[in-house]
Amino acid sequence: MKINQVLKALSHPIRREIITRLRDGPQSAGELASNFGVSKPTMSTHFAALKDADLITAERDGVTINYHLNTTVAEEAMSAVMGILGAGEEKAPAIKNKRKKAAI
Amino acid sequence: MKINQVLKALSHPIRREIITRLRDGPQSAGELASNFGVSKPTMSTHFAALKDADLITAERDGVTINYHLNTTVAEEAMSAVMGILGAGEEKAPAIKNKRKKAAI
DNA sequence: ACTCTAATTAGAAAAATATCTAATTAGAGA
DNA sequence: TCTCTAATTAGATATTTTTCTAATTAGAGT
Repeated sequence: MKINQVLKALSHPIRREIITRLRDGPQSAGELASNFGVSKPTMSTHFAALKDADLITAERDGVTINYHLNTTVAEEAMSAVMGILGAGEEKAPAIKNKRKKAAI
Repeated sequence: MKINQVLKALSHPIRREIITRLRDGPQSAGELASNFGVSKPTMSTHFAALKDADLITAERDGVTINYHLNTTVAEEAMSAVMGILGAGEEKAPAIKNKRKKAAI
């Protein structure tokens, strides 16, 4: 899984909403685009970023292109984020002799 | 929780590793910096991004500054990411009459 | 073959990000 | 107070990202 591309993809609110919408099933580029106040070419670059991260796949049906969420990669991404942020893990036992002082 | 700042913070590999390291307990700016091949000022900007996202807190002890992981925000961030990517959720029942075609 | 629609690619501009060196701040200790 | 150390802020530059309009591609239908 391309953790770098995946987390870059997740760093933009429009791309996050695209993912959320695709959880309910595939949608065309045009349908997706209609929800956001940006141009279609801008949406295309967001789709490209999500494809680059393998978070979505594209499938052409005649003249329209339908995007699908790649649930496998979505789940891998969740695991990876838990691995980074620490899935309910415990701090190592404290080592003494470190004076604590005021916050900044 | 500042989802935008949090996910921006997670989008850089150095910042991700800072978080991972702080899971084992607080560390000073200098200790953290020694693990990466970038300058100290660059590390300061990464610390600032993490502080802005409330993922870490700073505490001064004399001349050194110790950074702590904010586990509360880290856990909120995990929940948020699961909410976006879909924590084991199911697709809505399929609607028919959508022809499927070749991938692109 | 023409034309219409859906979407992308091309090219450009503005904004944000990442990085560096130099300068500054802040505390500790002689 | 001077000086040393740890770290940040200032200022500059290069790169990347986001966004736009205009042009192109691709398929469907007439």
